Amino acid sequence: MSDDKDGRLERLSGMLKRRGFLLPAFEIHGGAKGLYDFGPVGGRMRSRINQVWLDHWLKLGNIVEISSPTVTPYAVLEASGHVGEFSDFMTQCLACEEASRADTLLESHHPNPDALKQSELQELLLDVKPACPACAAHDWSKVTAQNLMFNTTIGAGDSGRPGFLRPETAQGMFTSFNALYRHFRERLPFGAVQIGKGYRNEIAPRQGMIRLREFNMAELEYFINPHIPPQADLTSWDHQPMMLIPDSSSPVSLTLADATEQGLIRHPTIAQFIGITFDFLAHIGIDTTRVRFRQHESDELAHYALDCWDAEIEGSYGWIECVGIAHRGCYDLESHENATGKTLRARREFDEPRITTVDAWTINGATAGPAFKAQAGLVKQAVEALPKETTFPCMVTLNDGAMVEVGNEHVKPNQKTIKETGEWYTPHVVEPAFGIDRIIWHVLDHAYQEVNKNDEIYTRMALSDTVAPVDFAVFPLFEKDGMEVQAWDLHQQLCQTRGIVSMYDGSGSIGRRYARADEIGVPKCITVDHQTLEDGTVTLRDRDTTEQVRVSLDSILQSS
RNA sequence: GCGAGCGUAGUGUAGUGGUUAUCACCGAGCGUUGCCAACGCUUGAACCCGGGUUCGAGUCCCGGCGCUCGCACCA
Repeated sequence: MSDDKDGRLERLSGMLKRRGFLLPAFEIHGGAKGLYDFGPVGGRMRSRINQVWLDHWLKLGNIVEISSPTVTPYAVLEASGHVGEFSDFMTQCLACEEASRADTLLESHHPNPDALKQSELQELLLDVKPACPACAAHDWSKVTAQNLMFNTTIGAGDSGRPGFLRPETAQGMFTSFNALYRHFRERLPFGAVQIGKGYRNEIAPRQGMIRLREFNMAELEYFINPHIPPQADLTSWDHQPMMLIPDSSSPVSLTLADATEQGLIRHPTIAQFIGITFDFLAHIGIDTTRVRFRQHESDELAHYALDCWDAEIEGSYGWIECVGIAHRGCYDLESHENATGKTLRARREFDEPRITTVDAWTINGATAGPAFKAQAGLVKQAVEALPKETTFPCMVTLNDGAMVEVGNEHVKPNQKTIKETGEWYTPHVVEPAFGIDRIIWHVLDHAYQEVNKNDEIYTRMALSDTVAPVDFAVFPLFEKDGMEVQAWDLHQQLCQTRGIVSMYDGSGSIGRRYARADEIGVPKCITVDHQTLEDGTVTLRDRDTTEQVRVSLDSILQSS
């Protein structure tokens, strides 16, 4: 897939390492596959992209930011389905140390061992004691979950309990649902975002930043009421057709409103989030002509998803999935509710109260209780199901099949009016999940420009101002005659301005310093020269045009 | 995980089993220079790790780690 005939990708990777954007982690110890450092330049860029991402979603007005632990108890990820979907259960032969998959060993003893939980596999394994395929012994170690999630133990020794490093941030939002619900005064829709690390013990990390074992992710869980007809304002994208690849049909260029109207996008909130994702990518400098949205085929959908669209970005590795926007239905909240017995629901009020009137029979506890003893509950159920015309005494069939005679003294008329003003329901969730590292890669890839200058390759990172790691580079024309003092002073003042990063560089020729700044994408270079000492003006150079204007020091400090 | 190729300063590289490991860019210092990778001098920096063969290993052999590619895997 990677196409690097002219060596551009190699030169880009080399530059990113040399200039401190991205470096293989722990390199002095031999390195570690799938783990990267953001260096002195890349670290700043990453935090800027995170901030822009946050701002984009907070604009919706009903979004909060939370942060939950990466260390996650076993039970949480079992409830979410990740233990089943993400792990293989391993056991080790105590005689020869050969590791085997527990479910494979038990294949002839269970119709579908793959679907068993860890405890069930453990039990069955102890029960069956299958022979080791390697040495035919029958002693097996405890069953452990292994594979795509990083195992860990929470706590020490015997009191430790199993856990994982999270494979996604989403579960933290689901387990916090009740706190979020109260925070938003019990009104949907609302959402929670989280930016943080996720972990997957990939079998074979590849392609640099594309498949990592520890990665930065940014996710929104947006909770909506499925009983309200979905709507979203898509008009801001009416003049911006998107490249869409719907499930099992060919690519089309359509506005989000049209695609939703035609039913290609199955939910308007998904369409809205596709739009916001597009805007975000554009804002951080992704070339939007190289962005497309692809709908998952039905057999490709994750175990929880009803509909899913990926944002794919084209770069040096081809088209890469960088964002997934999934309609998860009520899957997650229900799963955690089932696992814990805690209620994870929202209340909706009916337009009109629903009034049910009952006019029939019920039991008279004072007499039926002593008469039917343990059966009294079943008798009550049966009697309440009888029509009003019933006359007593009569024979009544209970739910357990028994027949009892119920007398007049055991019953009394049951007349009541039940008024229900609303009901509890499980909200649905729409989740945009961003792979920040993959996005950063493509920002760098799209910004990297090689231009011919005096028959040499001149490198410039045309980074958007919003994500550039350094805002200003300040140079004294020469480090003498007081120019170095003025320049250093300006640099200091810029650094003390909120949100501004400045870099001082006084070594080498002025041209060399411009080149160094261009290579890491500094948008503006400021040069202090002799004239500065006389009239307080400096030259301000634009990275992309290389044009210079002479402006006063004060105007720079005021505008920044 | 399997197979193939590769691993030398920050980057890119040269290197018949035998010097003080080559070259360029790069970084730092000094000087020169009135604004786009300029010049001069000085200087910094490397054989992935561990075993083995050998009088002697960057070079040959084995193992590990890492990188690239293919196959497998990939909510």
